[in-house]
Amino acid sequence: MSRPTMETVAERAGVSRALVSLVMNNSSKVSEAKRQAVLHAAEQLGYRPNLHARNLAQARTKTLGMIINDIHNPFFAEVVYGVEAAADDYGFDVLILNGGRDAERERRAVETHLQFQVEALILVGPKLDNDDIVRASAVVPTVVVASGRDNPGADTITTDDERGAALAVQHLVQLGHTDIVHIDGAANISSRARSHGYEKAMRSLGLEPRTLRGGDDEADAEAAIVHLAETDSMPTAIFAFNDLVAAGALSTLEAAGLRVPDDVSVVGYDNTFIAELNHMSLTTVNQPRHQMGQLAIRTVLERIEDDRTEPTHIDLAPTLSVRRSTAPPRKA
Amino acid sequence: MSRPTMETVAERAGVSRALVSLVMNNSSKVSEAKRQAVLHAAEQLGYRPNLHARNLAQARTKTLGMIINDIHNPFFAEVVYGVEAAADDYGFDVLILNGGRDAERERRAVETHLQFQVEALILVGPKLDNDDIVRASAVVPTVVVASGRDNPGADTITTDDERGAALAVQHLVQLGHTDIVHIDGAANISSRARSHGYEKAMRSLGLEPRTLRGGDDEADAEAAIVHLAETDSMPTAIFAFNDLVAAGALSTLEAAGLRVPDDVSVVGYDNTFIAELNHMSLTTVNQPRHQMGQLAIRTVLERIEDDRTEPTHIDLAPTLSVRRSTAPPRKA
DNA sequence: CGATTGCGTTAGAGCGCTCTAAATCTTACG
DNA sequence: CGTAAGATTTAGAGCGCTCTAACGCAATCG
Repeated sequence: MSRPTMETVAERAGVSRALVSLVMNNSSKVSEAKRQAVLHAAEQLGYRPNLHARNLAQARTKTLGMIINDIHNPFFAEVVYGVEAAADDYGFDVLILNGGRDAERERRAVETHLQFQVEALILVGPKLDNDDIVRASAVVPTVVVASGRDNPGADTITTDDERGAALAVQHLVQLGHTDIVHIDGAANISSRARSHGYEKAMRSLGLEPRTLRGGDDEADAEAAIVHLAETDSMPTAIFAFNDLVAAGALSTLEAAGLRVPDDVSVVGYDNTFIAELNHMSLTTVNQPRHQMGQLAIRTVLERIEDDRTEPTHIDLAPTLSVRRSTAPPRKA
Repeated sequence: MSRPTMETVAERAGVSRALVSLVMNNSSKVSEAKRQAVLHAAEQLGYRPNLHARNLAQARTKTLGMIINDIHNPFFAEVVYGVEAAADDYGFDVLILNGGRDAERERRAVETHLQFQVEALILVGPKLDNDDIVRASAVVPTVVVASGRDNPGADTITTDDERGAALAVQHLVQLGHTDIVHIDGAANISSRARSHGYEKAMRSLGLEPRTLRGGDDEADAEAAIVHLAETDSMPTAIFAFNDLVAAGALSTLEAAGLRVPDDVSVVGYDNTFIAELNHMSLTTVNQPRHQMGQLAIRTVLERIEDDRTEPTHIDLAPTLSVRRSTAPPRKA
């Protein structure tokens, strides 16, 4: 009834348990004859090694724990692919747990991972506060991906949000815009850096920044746009905190009878799935998410294998994906 | 250096290892004094039970393995939330592995899960063929979510695609449409049922079905729409295989100078994230994804706990989410 | 031809935990 | 005060695997 063990296979193949173990880990010092016998017996019995037993005996798991802020969000999915690809190269399994946009759930997920004896923790856009992160990284190497670099407790992989904002501004200015409004991310973690980058870039180009309070979804954009329309202070271009806010801007502008990009240009941030849709076709700031995932693994493995101890903070350069939501301003 | 074990905690608290075990499983037959002593010692040492050891000793893991077709796809995310919520209720952990839209990767993921001794497998939209699924379910209870019901080997949770298609047709007909074209899903798993439902519904309403070959992304829609435009046979309404195809239809129609819904109404399928975006605002067929996830867990637990043995096939009723991409046809 | 080498194989301890059966300690009662 | 019943606690085996040390055996060598 219950699953076959090494013992069972050994008996069947007429060898010792240890020999079966060697075969399973394809050791080179096993005669071809016995190897075949063992493999054959294993096959017949449908034998499958018990990872728990192995992990216990080896005192290591070759497993990494990843926690994703929100499995809904396609932004993170790309990071996951990067992580998986790199982990695969190094022969590690990656266990994924969903944070569900909730710090408490993330905390439980960390706990679960630790109990599973993962060798490192990869936190993608965590909601956790710095204390929690420091606590986790005291137990196991921990890297934070895409979540500001104010997490001194752990290694971090980020992109330079200030620079990303500057890219957006420069693009719009090159097209000829001078009246550019920013709808910010309110309390969101990267909001500060993006607003700051926007303001700095504007000033350095001799333009007056104008920042409105936004948020992280469509409704947040709506309020801001309605305000601009009502106060008759519509700019020729809008730089939104992220793609979803940009999408909200698109539909609200349209509802107000304004055309994008003819009347108003719109730039998003993150280059998510929605920016790519032809019907949206958003110009947006791109973060090298796949690469971020790969670097996360590499960073964490340096700690495991080469036992590095000084913290690493990698800050990558974003790029701009130009699409059809931006164009030169209508001539005055 | 290495992590504290039960032995360590026991020593520190001046009790036996067994007693620590009882406390950790909060058994009722432990005196309050000792319980406190143990908890305190554990706290101080930063003790964390080793799940591998526990699983090995208990010969069960209270862990379920889930494989998601593609972590990019927000359609599946909702199912994940349903699964997690239900699993949580029953005290099971859920390990997620990403299939990456690739049968081979899924096969490896199944293997990994089995080696982790998961007590059941939840396959969400698997690419695996029926043989693989049968093979897996011979080892461990397996449920397939959202992937046609031609998987006799395992339990399945699906929605009735034929009925969903009929809902779309009925809605359009009620609005007054009679010329309704379907862009199908080509080789996609649910394509057959949806097309069939469309055709049946059309005929039963005395209308002539017209099905074009599509696919599962924006580009696939484009070809079909261009064909309709070129042959001057543009209908007043289009029912697309899924939301992404509908999105492609939207942008291609627009590029052809046609307005949605004024000139052409568009209906999607799946009620994904993109259908909800204000700028798209797609009328679409909704599958109760959260509920599907919950039912998956319940189904699988019935096998584990109540050892049910006859296969279950649950087929849920879809609903229609009406948004702004559909309207009565322009009067002729 | 006995000693040495090296390859292939195996015995057996141990990983950290649970669980059963037995030991110990209390408390209650005649 | 002795003892049975009940409440706590513990010893020790065992979960399936890896790993070290040692073993048997054939080939090699002086």
